[in-house]
Amino acid sequence: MVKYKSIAEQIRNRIINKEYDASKPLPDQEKLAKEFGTSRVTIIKALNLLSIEGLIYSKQGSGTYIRKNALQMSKLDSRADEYVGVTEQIKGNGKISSVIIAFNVRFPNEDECEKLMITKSQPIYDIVRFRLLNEEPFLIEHTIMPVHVIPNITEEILQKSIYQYIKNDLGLTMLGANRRIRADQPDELDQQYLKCTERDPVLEVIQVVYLDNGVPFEYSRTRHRYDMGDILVVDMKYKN
Amino acid sequence: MVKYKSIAEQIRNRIINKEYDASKPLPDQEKLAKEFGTSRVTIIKALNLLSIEGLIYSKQGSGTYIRKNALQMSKLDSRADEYVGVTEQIKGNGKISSVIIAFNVRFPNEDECEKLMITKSQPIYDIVRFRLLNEEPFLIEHTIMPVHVIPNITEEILQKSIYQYIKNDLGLTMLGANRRIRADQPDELDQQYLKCTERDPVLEVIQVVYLDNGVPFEYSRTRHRYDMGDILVVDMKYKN
DNA sequence: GAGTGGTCTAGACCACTAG
DNA sequence: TAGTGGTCTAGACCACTCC
Repeated sequence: MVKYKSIAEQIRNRIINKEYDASKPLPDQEKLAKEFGTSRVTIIKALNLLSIEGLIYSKQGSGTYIRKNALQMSKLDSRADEYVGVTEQIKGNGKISSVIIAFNVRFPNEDECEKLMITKSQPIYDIVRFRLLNEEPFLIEHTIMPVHVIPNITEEILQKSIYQYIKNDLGLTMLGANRRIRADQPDELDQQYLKCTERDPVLEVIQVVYLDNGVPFEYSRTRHRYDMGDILVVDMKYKN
Repeated sequence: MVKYKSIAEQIRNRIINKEYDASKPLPDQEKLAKEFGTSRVTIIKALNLLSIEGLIYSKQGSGTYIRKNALQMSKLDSRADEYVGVTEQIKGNGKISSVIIAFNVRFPNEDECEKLMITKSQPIYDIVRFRLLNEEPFLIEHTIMPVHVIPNITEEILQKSIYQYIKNDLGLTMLGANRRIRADQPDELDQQYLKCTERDPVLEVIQVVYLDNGVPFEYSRTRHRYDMGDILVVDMKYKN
């Protein structure tokens, strides 16, 4: 663990445990540097992390302050696996299970080539999964992934989590994603699996997900029941 | 303009103008530091900015590379005013006009106090606007804002942009927002103004927007016609 | 092993806030 | 004017990649 991350973690814990008076600024950077036996630059990097998380904010010439709803915000992280930051209660209780509707390999069309930055001759997986949350219909997910980027996908992996396979078995890490969110009328597949009527909207998320080396590995379209959780987006600027 | 931002800008321009060979890494940090007559740390800060923008990525021990779809990505910014990153074509052509449906001042309820971090005795604006894009029904926006944070709002301001007033006239800057996105069935107001039928879903965004001093100033609920643009979310990790 | 990015230091000066 | 965060330097060592 690098130093600045470890320091950030310690300060984060102090804030969460209310060891700092939230009505006053944190100790200044100089003092923190002395306390942690490090240089000011390292403290700045640590504070930066917390500032990105939305836990604190700095005001030049004044000090570094704890954001009032720091605790609320610190929960709002969204990983791609559960990118739908399904509301907290769901996150806590929920068990997700998957039914594989389709699992094929084929060549990509032009749009897919462009989105995944591959050529027409590079095969892709074409996966459709129906997912349930606590046995209730939750979403339908259409996913394509280049075979050469994410090799050896099996049905067993699809039953669980593709992301865990990518992370734990392939040792790859994700950089992030580009998402496009919209509402739509339900199509036949939606009505069949999500058990919704013609009047029940679906929430659609189309995303391209990238590895940390900049290679896109997933292009997917996910359709949610409108009453099963919403999407949380935290969008904070950062300082450098 | 600080040095590292200026350097980032220059490198960004070179990338966009294809002055660097995208198939090879950028010059290493040492070389860039020498070229720009600065230290390596400053170059790192500049590259960091570009990395956050998604234009480049670094691989330890290897080099700094241009992301292949760099140009695409660099367009995907989302300001809060137009937080609905209405798809590009709309962004380009669109003219937004507003009709004020309601504009009142009242005391907040408990939920509103909590979201805006104010007390029950601090009055708020309560605004409902119907907004059109190129004369077509686009969205309905319910907004509340604390009067003491954003004083002197007038109907004239509401006709244009609240955000421009906040930025230009009040001299305040936004830090960001917390958004919650979902699909919903249309209610009566939606059907009346957005001209949608019972089967046309709406896309709802509930957001709390913050100033850069950490004070929330807006709590709003916006309901969109489902066929008028979607929401773009770029969610990239950054280093440090 | 050579080259490159990641982290860290100690110290300096500047920009801004607030009393 | 004193105190605080923001930027910057020059140099060091480490971690990792790739040959």
